[in-house]
Amino acid sequence: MDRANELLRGIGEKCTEQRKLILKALLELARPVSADELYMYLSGKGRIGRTTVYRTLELFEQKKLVKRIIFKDGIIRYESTHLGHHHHLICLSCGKVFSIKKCAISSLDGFIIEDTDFLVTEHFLEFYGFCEKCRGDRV
Amino acid sequence: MDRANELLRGIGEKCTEQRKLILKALLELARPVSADELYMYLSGKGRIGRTTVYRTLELFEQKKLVKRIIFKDGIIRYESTHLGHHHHLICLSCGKVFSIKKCAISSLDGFIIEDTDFLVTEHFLEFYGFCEKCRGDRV
DNA sequence: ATTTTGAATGAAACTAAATTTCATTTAGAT
DNA sequence: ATCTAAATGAAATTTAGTTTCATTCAAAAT
Repeated sequence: MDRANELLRGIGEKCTEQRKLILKALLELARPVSADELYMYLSGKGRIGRTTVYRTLELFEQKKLVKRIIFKDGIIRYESTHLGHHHHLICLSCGKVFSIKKCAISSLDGFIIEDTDFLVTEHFLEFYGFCEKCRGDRV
Repeated sequence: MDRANELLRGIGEKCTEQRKLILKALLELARPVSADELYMYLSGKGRIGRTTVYRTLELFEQKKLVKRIIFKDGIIRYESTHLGHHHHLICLSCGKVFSIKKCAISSLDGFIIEDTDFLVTEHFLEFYGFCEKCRGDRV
């Protein structure tokens, strides 16, 4: 993977086998994944330890390659920033995570400082409910 | 506290000393608190164990007396539902949590099902940034 | 191409939040 | 006042995440 090499050089960090694996997986998966989930996913694909996964995700977050997200279950997940700003729909039944690109909230960030003197630097919006498949008769 | 007695009877649950203490504390504190934080807070005020705090908050959540919230730090917090639907401003510097009552998002819940067939039952919106005191020169 | 060196890695130990177990206590019905 | 199922709490356990430290490796220097 040369793309990974490029990206890592770009942020002034060493290009190791493990970092390439993690970067590739995050782009492949294209959804929020926990360190442990990623570790399981990668265990077959190469030599990699749990610690490295945790540490690398932390590094990637600092370097803005990934975004840290926490849903109601309290587990820390990471998602590639290449997917752009978006919000999530999390199915309470099957757990599947959907993305919505349109964000009507960004304009709020600006209003808030006028109203409250609180300077918003980022916001998180998650919707919980039931996806098409799990909806059943629910209205 | 008779109010607590009433509330607990209302949900068909036993009115124990511990449950009353927790209920009272949640109303007093009027902000999202973790089980451990609550445990510390209550330790002086009466005989109560960690386990009971955890279990009672879980019960209260099921009975809709409290709402479970998770911020970026991954710690599970609970907040009295008597405070009504609102969103949070969390200061990245001092950690203080502010509430905003106005919610422009609720109308979105309805749009989403039309767009995506996903039935939204609840949403969470948190803003991170810097409060008036911690803002300094930041724009 | 080989050497060098500081950074990266991973196994294992550790920490902290949350959960489970089980003997004891208690609320509230009888 | 007695009885019983539910609630409690101390301690053990689980789980996600972090720290430690000896070993390995990327890439800079030679």
